[in-house]
Amino acid sequence: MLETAVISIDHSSGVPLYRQIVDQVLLAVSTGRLKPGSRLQTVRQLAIDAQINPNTVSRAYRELDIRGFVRTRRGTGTFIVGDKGVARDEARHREAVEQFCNQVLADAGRLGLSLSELVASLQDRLTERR
Amino acid sequence: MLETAVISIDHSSGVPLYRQIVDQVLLAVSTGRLKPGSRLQTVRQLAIDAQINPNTVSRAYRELDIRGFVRTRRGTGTFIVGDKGVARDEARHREAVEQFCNQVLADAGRLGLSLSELVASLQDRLTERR
Amino acid sequence: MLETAVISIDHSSGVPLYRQIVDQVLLAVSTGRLKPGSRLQTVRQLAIDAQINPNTVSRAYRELDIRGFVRTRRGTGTFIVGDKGVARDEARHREAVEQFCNQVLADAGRLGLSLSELVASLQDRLTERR
Amino acid sequence: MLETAVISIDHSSGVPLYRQIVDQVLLAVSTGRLKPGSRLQTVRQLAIDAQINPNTVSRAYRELDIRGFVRTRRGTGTFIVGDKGVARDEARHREAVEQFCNQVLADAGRLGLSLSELVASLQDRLTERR
DNA sequence: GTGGTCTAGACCACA
DNA sequence: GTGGTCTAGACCACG
Repeated sequence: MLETAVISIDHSSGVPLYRQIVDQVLLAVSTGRLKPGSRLQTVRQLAIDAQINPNTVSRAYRELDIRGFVRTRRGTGTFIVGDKGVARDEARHREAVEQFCNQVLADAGRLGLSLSELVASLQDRLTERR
Repeated sequence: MLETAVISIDHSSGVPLYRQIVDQVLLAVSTGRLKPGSRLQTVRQLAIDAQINPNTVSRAYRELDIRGFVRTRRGTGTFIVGDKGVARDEARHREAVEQFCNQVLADAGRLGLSLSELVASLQDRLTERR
Repeated sequence: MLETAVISIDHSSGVPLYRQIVDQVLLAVSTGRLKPGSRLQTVRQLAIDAQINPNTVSRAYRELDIRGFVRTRRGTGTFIVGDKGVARDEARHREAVEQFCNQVLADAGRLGLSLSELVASLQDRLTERR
Repeated sequence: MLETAVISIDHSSGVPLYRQIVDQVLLAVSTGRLKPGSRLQTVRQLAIDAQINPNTVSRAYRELDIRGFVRTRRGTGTFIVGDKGVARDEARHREAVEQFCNQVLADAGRLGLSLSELVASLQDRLTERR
């Protein structure tokens, strides 16, 4: 599998920071990358890593807590909850992949790439990054 | 080449609408899809097509104007400017493709896809869309 | 030196409000009245002072941001950027004064004033304002 | 008296073109520069001189006609009307000069000029232009 | 017909 | 508290 940090913030994308955090945690849960019981980065640590204000991280975690995906225990940390989203895992994931692929194809089209050119470029990038 | 409209808006991505327009115009310029002198859609038409408020389109065009990529003539329309980025076309495009590929790989990683799985999914989507 | 507020809006001049703001900020920068790092009035405060809509102020600040003269930080404020125009300060200022004088002479000509009449009138105004 | 063209358009000032024309004609009338019976430039000629669309000139002349300052005779030209504004000439002119001086003092203040510096600069410009 | 300016006001994101 | 985004709609300027 392709390796990436669990949460990485893109400051220039225009997507609200807290939303990037929420989305990426949900994604990591749905793909099994974060399993029930897993501990999230602390608010402060993520704030430092991502160069953002701790309040923003905190708000994202709170939203995840309210929606029931994580549970925050004061003095201990924030943990993935077990019972949520396990059943709909498969469907969700498939849907996420579909949507992602649509987006990729649209963007590639704008860049003037055919599918084979896209694949070639991706392989190049992958080689470079190693 | 993969076919897409020059500008298409995703209302659910979290990326500001005006920013999507700006980015896509810049992309179209860098790939030569919009050439110097090309006329952009009128403010009102794009607003209708994209289901957004004309002010929002206007704001995007204004930013492009300030940044020097287009020139707006009242009563006439908005046009791609000639001298910007023409020389660096090739380099720009390569850079845009690289950045795009990095983004795709990162996102695919978060979705738990290997490169071959990604490619398979993309082909599926392409077939579906036909 | 003659005293004036950094930004003052003339509602009856026909010059777009946001443009008056942009021009006056640029002027204040070029004359060193606003120095790198200086904070502009908040959007809301200037809107109140100038009796205009906050959106209009915001639009002016955004243009200055795009053009690179200020940097806006959400939740913090809008600040003059350091690297722009610092070196060419002297030349810029001289140029601004020249252009301004040309304008004054042209307008005075249309008003049928000779230079000495103009100077006399200016002195009168200055006395009145005290 | 300082010499200037009767009507000169500033494309970069942001002031509506038709308004610049109207204002300058009114000014020329109030200062006696355009006397009753004087013929204005033709629509086409002014359009060419000022690099603007004839429609715009036409609209300005029409406004002046409606307000009673000029009379347009098809096939002949546009002429200053006699009876208007003769009486209020003096008061109007004084008011215009006052407002102009206030504007000049405010702008000079922003440029960091004292009155004597301003006068010196104006004299410099005048010498240059000769 | 084209785009431009401004307002009013709702709601969001970040420090 | 700061600024940002978007909408709705009125009215203007220019070709």
